[in-house]
Amino acid sequence: MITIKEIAKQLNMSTTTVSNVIHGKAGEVSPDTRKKVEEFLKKVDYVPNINARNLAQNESKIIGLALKARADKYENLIMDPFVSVLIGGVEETIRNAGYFMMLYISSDIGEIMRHVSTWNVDGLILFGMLDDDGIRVSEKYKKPIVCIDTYSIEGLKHFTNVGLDDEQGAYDMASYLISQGHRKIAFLSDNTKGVDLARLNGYKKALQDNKIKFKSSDFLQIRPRTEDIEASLEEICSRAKEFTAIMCVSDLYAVTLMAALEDRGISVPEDISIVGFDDNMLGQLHRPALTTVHQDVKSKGITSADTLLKQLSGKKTPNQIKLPTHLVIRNTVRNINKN
Amino acid sequence: MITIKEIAKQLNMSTTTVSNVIHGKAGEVSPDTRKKVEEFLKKVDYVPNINARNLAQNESKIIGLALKARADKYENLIMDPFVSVLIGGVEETIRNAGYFMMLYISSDIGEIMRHVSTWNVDGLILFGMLDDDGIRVSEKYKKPIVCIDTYSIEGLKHFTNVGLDDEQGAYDMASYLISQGHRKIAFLSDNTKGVDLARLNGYKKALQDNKIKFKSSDFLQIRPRTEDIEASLEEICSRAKEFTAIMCVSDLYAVTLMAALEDRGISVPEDISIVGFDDNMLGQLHRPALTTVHQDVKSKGITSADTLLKQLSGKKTPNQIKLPTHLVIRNTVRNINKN
DNA sequence: GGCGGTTACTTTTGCGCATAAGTTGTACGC
DNA sequence: GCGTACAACTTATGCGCAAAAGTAACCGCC
Repeated sequence: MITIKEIAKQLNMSTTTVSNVIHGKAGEVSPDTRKKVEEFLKKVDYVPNINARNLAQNESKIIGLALKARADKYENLIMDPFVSVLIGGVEETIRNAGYFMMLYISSDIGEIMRHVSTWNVDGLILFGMLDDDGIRVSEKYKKPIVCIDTYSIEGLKHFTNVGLDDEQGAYDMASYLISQGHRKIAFLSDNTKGVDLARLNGYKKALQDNKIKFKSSDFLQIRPRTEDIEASLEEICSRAKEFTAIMCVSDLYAVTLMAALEDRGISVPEDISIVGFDDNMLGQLHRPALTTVHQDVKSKGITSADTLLKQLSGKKTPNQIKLPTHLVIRNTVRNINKN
Repeated sequence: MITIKEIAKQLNMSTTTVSNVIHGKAGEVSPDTRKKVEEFLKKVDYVPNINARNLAQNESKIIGLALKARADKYENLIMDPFVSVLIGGVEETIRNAGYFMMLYISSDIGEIMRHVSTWNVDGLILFGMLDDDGIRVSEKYKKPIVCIDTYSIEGLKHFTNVGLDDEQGAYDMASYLISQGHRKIAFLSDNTKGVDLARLNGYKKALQDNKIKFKSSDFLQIRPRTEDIEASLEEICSRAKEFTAIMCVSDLYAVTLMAALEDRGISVPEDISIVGFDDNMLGQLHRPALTTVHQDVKSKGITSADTLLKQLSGKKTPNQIKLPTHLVIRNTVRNINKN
């Protein structure tokens, strides 16, 4: 690895001159010298030592992407196919802007923060953080942060959240189910916080607007831990006949549920209609193909990265960015109007 | 961010003493002093500035994970659910060893190498690289490299490849199909290089060992680009009746194919048997559940990282590490013996 | 013809850390 | 009571870079 010093020596000039050429400072170096240096740089294939540069400039050109991984297989965010698409969107965007991405996967927010401090990361994108975590992070960390799909941060100043209009998406889906004649619609999820809550609210609102009463028994809770999943699915399937449709909080759950139903001889959409949310490969490749709410995961990644980049260049960004969704009607919903 | 210098000043001692405590150099600092420093460090929540440390030590504690992303949706490696699992395995392992992971996703190997040089990355894990790329990389890069699923590197010295015993896995699967009475077995893939070639060879070997002749028309080529995929699938489905079984090079293709077959009224496994390779969520959640060859992707990630770590500590590692596979018999193969 | 301004440089400093080299003080052996 | 050994420090140096401060030459101008 050749250094500026060595180049300066070989070219018989000072390191500052070389450095100035590298940084394109016009007017501070004569065209002749510039050309000479540039050619030499190319010849020796010079690459700067980032550690030295960062040390001198007190910046890092690193953006941290922290994924909060949970302990268990089904709970583990990283399992979902869409995570890698999201990562890809972020990486591409920041790389094009001259930044690098450091990836942390951890369930320990404290550990993540230590890394962040050590590396003097310029900014952070947080994904999969639960409510309190995001807030705790903010207290220690004075640099730009963008959260993805974190609802709890409204009102906090130096945050921007990039998410979906989950409530609207769920509202649209529930309305669609109702338009197809469904009245007994369950909502399946594993919790009632954040994104899940927003989707639940959208669903409830659609019921209400159509004068359908929501009962707490309409909420089906799936327990995604490996040791619980089977019992949980059994329980849900045994209650399937109470409903004409189940609205799942994600495609992953929708497809998991459909497999469980099929294993018990319950046909989709003949016996029951199932819908998801996300529109990922799982639902696209399932037969019957899953009716779901589409979100563009890659642009979610890109938007998050763009937003962070904006903050890094000193611009203000809104507290909430809600990306649109749209319905994708495929084949897991039966029209029961003519019954 | 508090520095060693500042700590030393406040504690009224030299930076070297503080540094020695941080590095746990026993015998060079008295227990009293040590304790005093340690308490202070904890109190102020000291984190070292990695740029300064790396600059002083000429190392980076960074491991690069480079994914070669291809241009198109279906071709894009990052789409496959198992990629994020692999990333997770690598990240966890190196983090536990005190390293950090820098992720590059790029189709431009030159760009990746520039990053690698700039950051003075200690080691590299390459995934999804085609044959030549890996070799080109090696010429420029003198540090430890671990390739994942790259077959072309045999014989090259400072490489280790971590992969599967693909040939054996495919051999086992083809043998199983034959044991179920199948004689007209197609092999579906998008290329005949690297991993795909090894799997193809295993399949051919099993045919040969069972005195079944392989014809070149038994190789079904899927063209995964968005603009080709439909036509490609149509073509393959139209030839389905020529075979009793199709062995797909991946679960992704197997599930994609099954969806296409179903759309054309061809039932699996009644009309044709389909098997995959990888054992990911796609096949697990499909109904009928996919018979496939299992690979443990997470341990592939862990093994790759472990191997690199070994190299970093100066140990020799073998040129090839082949992880075992095993058959997972589910419901997409029909036993046609009693016909 | 001395002075401000500009161009094209060079010298110097310091970022935060690790470490080689140097400095005390003290215990111990003979 | 003198040399040696060692423990427990401190001082000084340099990693590669950016940038502030310094220098020297030249040009124009009243």
